[in-house]
Amino acid sequence: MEQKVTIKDVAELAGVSKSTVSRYLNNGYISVEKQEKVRKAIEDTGFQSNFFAKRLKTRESKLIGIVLPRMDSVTVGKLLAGITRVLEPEGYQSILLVSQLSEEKELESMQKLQQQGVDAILVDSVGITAEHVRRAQEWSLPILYLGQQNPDVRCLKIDDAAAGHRMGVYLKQMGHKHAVFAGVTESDEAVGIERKEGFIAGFCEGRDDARVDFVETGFDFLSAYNQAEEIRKLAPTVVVGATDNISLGILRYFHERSIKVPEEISVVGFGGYEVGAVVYPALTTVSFDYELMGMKAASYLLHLLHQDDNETNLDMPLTFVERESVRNLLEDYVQGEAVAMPVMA
Amino acid sequence: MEQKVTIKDVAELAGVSKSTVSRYLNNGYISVEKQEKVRKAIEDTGFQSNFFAKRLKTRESKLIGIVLPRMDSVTVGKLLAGITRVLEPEGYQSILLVSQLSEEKELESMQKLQQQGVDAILVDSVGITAEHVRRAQEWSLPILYLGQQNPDVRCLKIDDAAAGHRMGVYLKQMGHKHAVFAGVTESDEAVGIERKEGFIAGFCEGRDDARVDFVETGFDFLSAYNQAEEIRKLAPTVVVGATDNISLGILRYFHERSIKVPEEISVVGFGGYEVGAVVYPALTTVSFDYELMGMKAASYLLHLLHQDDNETNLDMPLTFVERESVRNLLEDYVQGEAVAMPVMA
DNA sequence: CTGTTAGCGCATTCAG
DNA sequence: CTGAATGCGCTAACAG
Repeated sequence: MEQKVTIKDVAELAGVSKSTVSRYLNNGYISVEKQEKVRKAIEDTGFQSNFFAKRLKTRESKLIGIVLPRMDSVTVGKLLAGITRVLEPEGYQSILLVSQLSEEKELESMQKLQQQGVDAILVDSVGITAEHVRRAQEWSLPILYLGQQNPDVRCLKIDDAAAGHRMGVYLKQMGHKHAVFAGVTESDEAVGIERKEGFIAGFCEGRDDARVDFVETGFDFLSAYNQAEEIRKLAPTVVVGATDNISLGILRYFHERSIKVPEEISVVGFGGYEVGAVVYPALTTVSFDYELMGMKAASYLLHLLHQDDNETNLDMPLTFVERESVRNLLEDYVQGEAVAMPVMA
Repeated sequence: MEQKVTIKDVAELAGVSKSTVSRYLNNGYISVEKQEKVRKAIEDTGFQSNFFAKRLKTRESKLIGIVLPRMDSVTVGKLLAGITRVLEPEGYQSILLVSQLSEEKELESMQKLQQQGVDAILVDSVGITAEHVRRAQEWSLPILYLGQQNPDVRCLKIDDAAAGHRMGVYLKQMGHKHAVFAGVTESDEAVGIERKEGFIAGFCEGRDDARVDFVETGFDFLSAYNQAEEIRKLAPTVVVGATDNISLGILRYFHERSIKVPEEISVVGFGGYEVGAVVYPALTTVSFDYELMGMKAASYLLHLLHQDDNETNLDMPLTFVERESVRNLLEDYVQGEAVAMPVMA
């Protein structure tokens, strides 16, 4: 509705041709005098170039499409923060679509974005299907997947197996022999399978007396809380939540039953959310840097856009965060109840 | 790069004119036979209409610009979820920009979006300045502000004063007389001033023996945690965190010092984050439904877009969530230490 | 109901 | 260095 002043108006006011104005706008050659005239005309008219007309010509939108599984999670927030942080300075903006954890909606969203003329697509995928692969090839625009792994498409992912392994080894070193892995559906390859398998490998390797039971929960506190009873019945020395949220729900359950953590049972998680540090006992966890992941993803996309597909460093570092929720079974003493160690820093 | 097949190609293949194809695409009149021909031609060519060309004509982008103060917060996630939930079914998509809590960047972002041709702008503002007002008037596109209040622009906001008041009254009823309000900078009008003033009003009204001290913190756990020492020195019977995060940080501090909540001191917050239910004691709080807020904001915007500026119901309901972190000073008994009441539901 | 004719606003040849 | 001319792909009158 607004957009009345066009390049033509500016040209007339400045007493030059439209092309001259266009050149002024696009770093073309233009004499100093006219340069000034045009500058002033633009200022006077309050001219703003029409986005669509420009894009129609240049075939470049400076728009990156992002498909997210859900919005209401800290993880996703961090990720977006990272992405934005590198995209924005480059003049790119993001269009956001939410797949609601559905593969179908995910594909649909990608379709929409592609149709919309975005320059590239970033998908925090819930699962890479054959169709995903097909599209990635068919469409000529760069597509980058996060969260899941697949050899046939470009992807960037936390090493869930390594994270699980690391935790497994740690708990083994702390003398634990019987763990319950409170995990999510196996349809989530990364979290549901790799993380778990990695854990089992780390926890069991090199010994025969280790045991890992599995209990399935959802991704949220509540569903974990509701499964806690079943977990407790298995009487492990440690509960491994596939995500920090799961562990938090379990911690709450134990608290309500006055079961002391870590004295009676240990609990660990994955994710490294800040809240893990404020609950008590503070949660020992493997921390992922989602913001960094977002930044790397965005950088990679930028590279692809500039044609240089040389692999940048795509390693996603993991940090082991040892806090208060694990008991060392190999030491004689039992940690004091209300641990007074500040862990907020 | 891709986009080779245009409406023209389809027209040729179907043996009709471009306009006919265009009509087919836009619900114009077209005979059944040609309809079928065109349908097939589109399918064969895999035609997709060019977004930019279309927008250039129609002057409608179906894009809503959203400016957010930050991304890494649960609040914002919920809000976005709500917005998306109503925008998406209507065929609108969102472009996201982050202001990083800076007024300047906020204005800048709005400018970019407007230039980009979005149909409307939604701003979760950090503070509405004169410049904001000016632009809202100058640009003809609908702009809706969230989070802050201003008589001269359209806005949608939680009633922070009411929320604060509600909490104040509750604590008064529980027999508390000395509170410390752990709040944020007053440059945040809504949270820094209204919420606090509302609280003070509710807490003090109708009596002379009430006292409220103020301690300033940031928005995050850690800065609250770091101020906790100072708060404790004031020796109140209850600490009122301006947000749940603040309260969580304080709760952690008390835990580390083995100060029993709520037996020795009570703690409350605002926001109603889920984590408030998993910590112990579970946090008593005034809950805001950010997702609902997002939905209302989006609906309102849609109304504006369709010209009917009749006020829809813009009340943002508050919910008082009474959990475990407040001691009733008027009753004789002291609540048991490890409360076994399930509060997760 | 359908084809023809015009632009939307801009970038980009191509001659000057 | 600059202006005139051309068309990106699509929609919207306009006459059939």
